[in-house]
Amino acid sequence: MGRKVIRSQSVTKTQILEAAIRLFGNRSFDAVSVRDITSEAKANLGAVNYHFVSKLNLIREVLKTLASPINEARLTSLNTYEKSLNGGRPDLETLIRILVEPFVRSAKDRGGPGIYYPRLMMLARTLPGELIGSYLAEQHDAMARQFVKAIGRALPNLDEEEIFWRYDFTIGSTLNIVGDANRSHRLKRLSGGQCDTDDADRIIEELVAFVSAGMRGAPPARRLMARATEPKPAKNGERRPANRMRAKQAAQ
Amino acid sequence: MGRKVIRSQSVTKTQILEAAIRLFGNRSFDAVSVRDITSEAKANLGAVNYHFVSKLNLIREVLKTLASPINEARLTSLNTYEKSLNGGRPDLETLIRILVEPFVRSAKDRGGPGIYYPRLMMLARTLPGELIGSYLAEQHDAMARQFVKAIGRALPNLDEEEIFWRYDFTIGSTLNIVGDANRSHRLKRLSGGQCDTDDADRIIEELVAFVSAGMRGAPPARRLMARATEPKPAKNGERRPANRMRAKQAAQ
DNA sequence: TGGACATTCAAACGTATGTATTAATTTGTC
DNA sequence: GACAAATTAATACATACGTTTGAATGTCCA
Repeated sequence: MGRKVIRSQSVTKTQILEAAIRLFGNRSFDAVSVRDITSEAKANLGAVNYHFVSKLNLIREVLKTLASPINEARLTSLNTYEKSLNGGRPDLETLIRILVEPFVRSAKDRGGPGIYYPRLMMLARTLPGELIGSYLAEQHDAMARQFVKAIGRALPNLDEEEIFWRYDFTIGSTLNIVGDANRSHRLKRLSGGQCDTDDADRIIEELVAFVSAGMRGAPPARRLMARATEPKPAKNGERRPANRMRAKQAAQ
Repeated sequence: MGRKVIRSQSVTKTQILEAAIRLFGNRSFDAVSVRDITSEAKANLGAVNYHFVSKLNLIREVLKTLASPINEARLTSLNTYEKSLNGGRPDLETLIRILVEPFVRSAKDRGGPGIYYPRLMMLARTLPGELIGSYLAEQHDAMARQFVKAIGRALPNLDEEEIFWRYDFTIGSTLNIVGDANRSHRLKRLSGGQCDTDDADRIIEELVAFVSAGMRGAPPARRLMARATEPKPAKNGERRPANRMRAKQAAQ
């Protein structure tokens, strides 16, 4: 045991971190007080400020702790897959699965802290200010861009902008279903129990099928000319695009 | 002036409501105090409790105020479209557009209060407790089920459960893009400015294209047998409930 | 005008919050 | 065991919060 000079993190510190994840995840950042946390962690009030300087900083630490392993899992998985291709064209479904699976799995891993991640991520996205910090944004952006590039290789007929849009839709779908599935179970209720939102495998399969098909869809017909000339649709004049060229699947 | 007996709502009351929408929308529920609101509304502290009983109740009122017109717009638009079909099969793209457009439009309507709706809806979804209240849930559920039914008529090969999943993905994509597009502009930054998230028409077109294609995709190959026999890949022996159908009340 | 009601207002209450302070205690190293 | 550093503990502080109160003011109709 080489923990002579280099001390492993204080027990209290990790207990506080875990308690914070649990409590923040079940309520929200504002709804949980430092006292709640130290009480849950069986630590003294003041331990938070001692180990984490401030509550805000603790929040950042919590987010970092949860986000890192998922993004790393995604990236290593993507890298090994791409290496295995030897320059061949990647399979879209596989890419989507790699993107989606670590997140859904960890969110459904009972006992693990990952179950709190979707909710906390949504909170962090929604809350004001630069709470999430540039660190997380950069880390996520790097991963996102790598996936966009890979998807672009799987769908060479789509330009990059299109893929960025659809990547965002993918994240939205995933975040929404997983964030719901761990808490309010809106979809389960809405569907009268038809959709089993506790089944992680099922969620993944549904996501992969939907997103892959969406990604392969024909891009929208651009009406740049039209929009350039028309001054702006007055009031409610919702103008509908002529429905040209629908879903001629680009069958890669 | 017919406002003899039936008084229009107090000016203060509507000013408070509007100020609350503005402030909540820019920060969050917890981050905005009653004092902030009354100060912004140029009203006396105490006016909130007088007109709205409590802050929580004001929040509920805010959500109701924002949600109702959008859901109504969706429903009336859907109804007139379906009537115009005379029993014919509806067009999927049109349905998706009807579902998505009122939301995106109102969220991009500068000057209107709708620009605060996506953020507040996400907040309400994320925050703990039954903040949103059963009223909103029921209202939304009714609308959602009507769309699911209509989409089912457009895609007769998909069973209802599948459509429920994909409806949820649709809402997730929409919420995510619109919630982002009004604030943090993650996608615009991520894409290096390629995606113009201020262009409401563009957002709608991209959404319609992606979601329609996703909806039309083949449902995932169910591997029920496989999953039933394999015990579970070790690690955490989380047992999954056998997929017994608990169609308590069929959505009707 | 008068009186009844609705609304506004200033002030206060009680509580909960994050953090700072200071002392006590534990821990690691010689 | 002694000394210094790290950690824990108890308490205090200042502030911000939602709500309540009771009086003052405004509004409406007989």
